[in-house]
Amino acid sequence: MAGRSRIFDEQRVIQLATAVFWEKGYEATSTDDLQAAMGIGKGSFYNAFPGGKKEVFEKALDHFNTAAFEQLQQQVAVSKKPVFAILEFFRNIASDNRHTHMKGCLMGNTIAELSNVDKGLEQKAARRLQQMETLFREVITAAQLNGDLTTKAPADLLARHLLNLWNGLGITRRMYPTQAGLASLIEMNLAVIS
Amino acid sequence: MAGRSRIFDEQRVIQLATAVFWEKGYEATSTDDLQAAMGIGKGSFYNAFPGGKKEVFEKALDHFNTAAFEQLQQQVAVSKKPVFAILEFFRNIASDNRHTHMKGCLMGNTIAELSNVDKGLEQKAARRLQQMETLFREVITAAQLNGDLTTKAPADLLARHLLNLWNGLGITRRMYPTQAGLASLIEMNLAVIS
DNA sequence: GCCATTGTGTACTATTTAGTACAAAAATAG
DNA sequence: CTATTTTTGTACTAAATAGTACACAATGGC
Repeated sequence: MAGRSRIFDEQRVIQLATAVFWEKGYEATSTDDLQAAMGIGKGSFYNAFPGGKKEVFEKALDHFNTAAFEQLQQQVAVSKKPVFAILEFFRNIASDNRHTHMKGCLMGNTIAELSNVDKGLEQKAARRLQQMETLFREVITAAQLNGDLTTKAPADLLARHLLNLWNGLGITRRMYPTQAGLASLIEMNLAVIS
Repeated sequence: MAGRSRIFDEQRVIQLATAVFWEKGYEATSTDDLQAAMGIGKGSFYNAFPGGKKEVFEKALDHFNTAAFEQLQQQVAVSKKPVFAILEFFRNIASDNRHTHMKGCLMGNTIAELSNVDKGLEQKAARRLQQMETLFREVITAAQLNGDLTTKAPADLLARHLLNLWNGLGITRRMYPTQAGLASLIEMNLAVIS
């Protein structure tokens, strides 16, 4: 296993690429944009990612994670009342800064842009959102059993509702990228889960 | 005012172009795609639309209208209880066919794809959605006054909720493009308006 | 009918972008 | 140390795409 070793860390440059994709979308991002953001040249780029832009984007979708969502998973794992962690997760969206609002959700953006252009990429994004929905469903189910939630509506439906709230906010927050424009909207939608 | 007359109808070819943009998005659509769909050559294309793809897209956004939304406006105008027309509008979404689901909302798609790429186009799309929100708000306000709606929540907030429901469905319906996956979700969200 | 004017098709140019080729650089196993 | 392997930078090629130039076609006013 001789040979020169990589000058860059793959996970790190994927994250740098992710930032560009999240900001500009898939089609508007060129391979040159990626190489510049990653800080590597064509040689390294195609050597490490023979599939070019598409392969980098697939890895970006696969490894994508935000601090907010990691904190949610963390809280769900340790909290006595994990549903409240979900409510907090949504409430916190309203106080994100303008720049964060304007990027929306990378997975939602991908579905919006590519659903009739690249089925594979769309489905990868959809699966990530479904993982989120599954987390919601499991937590809601448990909360209904232990009495933290009193609503009788099926957990599937409530989870689907939170997914749809998330998807909607990915667009609505860009139309109204302020705390005032979003907080009461989020509160009203969380009231459905009660 | 002499000179050869147009071989095509401008409104008609804009509609043909709109179908391509709605299906593939802005960046993935080439000027050749547009010319092919519109059935005109480069000469006519750049003569009629000197701004190229961007000008065509602007006109597509400006003139965009779906049968469903036109019917909503029509019903709102003539109905004794216009709020119910809005509820119907949302309920009908669930029974759209798969192909319709998979296109989502052209305005939402545009915001998702272009919010950090072309501010002008994003804002044009946002304004169209705000027109829809305004319609919701006006109808809800009237319904609260005449007693068709009993909820005390502010009309602004309820309208914002419907906008956000619409924005969410633009993504969620592509993850679950079936009647079963959407009907109860929509019903649950309409129950907030009651 | 004639001519000024506008529209159309085609050939062409320019530019951007993706991707390849390959020689030099660097690293490690032995 | 050195032979081998892998990475890297750069120069290059190929292809897609946007846009222009312009000759010719069609139209309507006079």
